[in-house]
Amino acid sequence: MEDMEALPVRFPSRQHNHSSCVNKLLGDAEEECRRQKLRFTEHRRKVLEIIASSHKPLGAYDILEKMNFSGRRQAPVVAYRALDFLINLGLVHRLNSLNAFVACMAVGEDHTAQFLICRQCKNVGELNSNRVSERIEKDAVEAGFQVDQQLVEIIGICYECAESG
Amino acid sequence: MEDMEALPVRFPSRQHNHSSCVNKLLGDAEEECRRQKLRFTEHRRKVLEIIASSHKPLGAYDILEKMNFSGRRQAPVVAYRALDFLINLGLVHRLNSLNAFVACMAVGEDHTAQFLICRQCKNVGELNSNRVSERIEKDAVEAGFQVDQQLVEIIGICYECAESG
DNA sequence: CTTTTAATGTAATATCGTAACAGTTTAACT
DNA sequence: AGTTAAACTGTTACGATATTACATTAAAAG
Repeated sequence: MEDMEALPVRFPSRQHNHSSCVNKLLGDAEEECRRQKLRFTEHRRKVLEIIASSHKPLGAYDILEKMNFSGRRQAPVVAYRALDFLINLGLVHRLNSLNAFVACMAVGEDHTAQFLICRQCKNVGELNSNRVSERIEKDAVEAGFQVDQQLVEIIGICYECAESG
Repeated sequence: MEDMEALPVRFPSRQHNHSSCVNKLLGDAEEECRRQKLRFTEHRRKVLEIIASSHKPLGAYDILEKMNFSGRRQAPVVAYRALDFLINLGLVHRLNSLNAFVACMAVGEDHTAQFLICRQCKNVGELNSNRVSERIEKDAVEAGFQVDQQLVEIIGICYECAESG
């Protein structure tokens, strides 16, 4: 018998307004940093803002380019340091198949991120299916493997692109 | 009720003898190339042999170093061209989280490769669970996403490393 | 107010991957 | 066999991604 609970999928629709979710994410970040006594510095805020403002994955050097707020060109390591911080906090995810980064769409919710990557519009969604993560966990354990981390990236065509041909 | 069919997991044990599986893979490659009327050239054979001789993933430049059979240092593109060919044939897989390559352990069998990557011994196994791939497919489709390709990499500790502390 | 920890600035370099194009080999077809 | 088309190779150059190392500054803890 099939488990029919709704899947917690997050795929950005085309007319989706970013600014509100950017603000939410910045708020979440501030709160989380306060809670964990971590510093939410200018670089970190800026990088999170840049990533959150795009539902398309951004490369580290794309981010770097958008960081020229003082006219100065930053060194790559500046972006990578901020990214590491945000990833550890669970606010940003890395897409290994693209060498790129996206904002988390389910901050605070306990989830193993599974990514839906549309190869046409390049938007990325999160399919956070417990059924998938539990299936992976169980089968890995059954094979004698102790799982620390699951990396799941699904390449294909999103609903809106399929509709519009 | 749980489906209890045996999982087709392939994890190389420590005392596993490579040479026989290297030979098998080279044979499979030859046969497959004959069948598809493709050329199994020296570079391609050499790269496959190098990858198959290691159950630890190898980077493109590691492979390149081992290709110096004529004393000449090959250009990177030589390795990448052979790798592309072997990947298209399904004889080699790419691990996106490591920028590295491993030999396929289930040549010819229809499978969506899921990788078990031991972060201690660095060995890589294939967990080719249809239950996992079908679960991913179903849940993605339910979320309105049309799947072309699944990339699943599972990081953790293998059975042998867990045993030996 | 000083000690210690965390973050930043900066330069250099390592690692990974591709583009472009000329030359050569192989397969296919008269 | 000789010709043509396709595939493969050699070579150079370059682009893209990521890290190391170390000196300096800012913030938090005592």
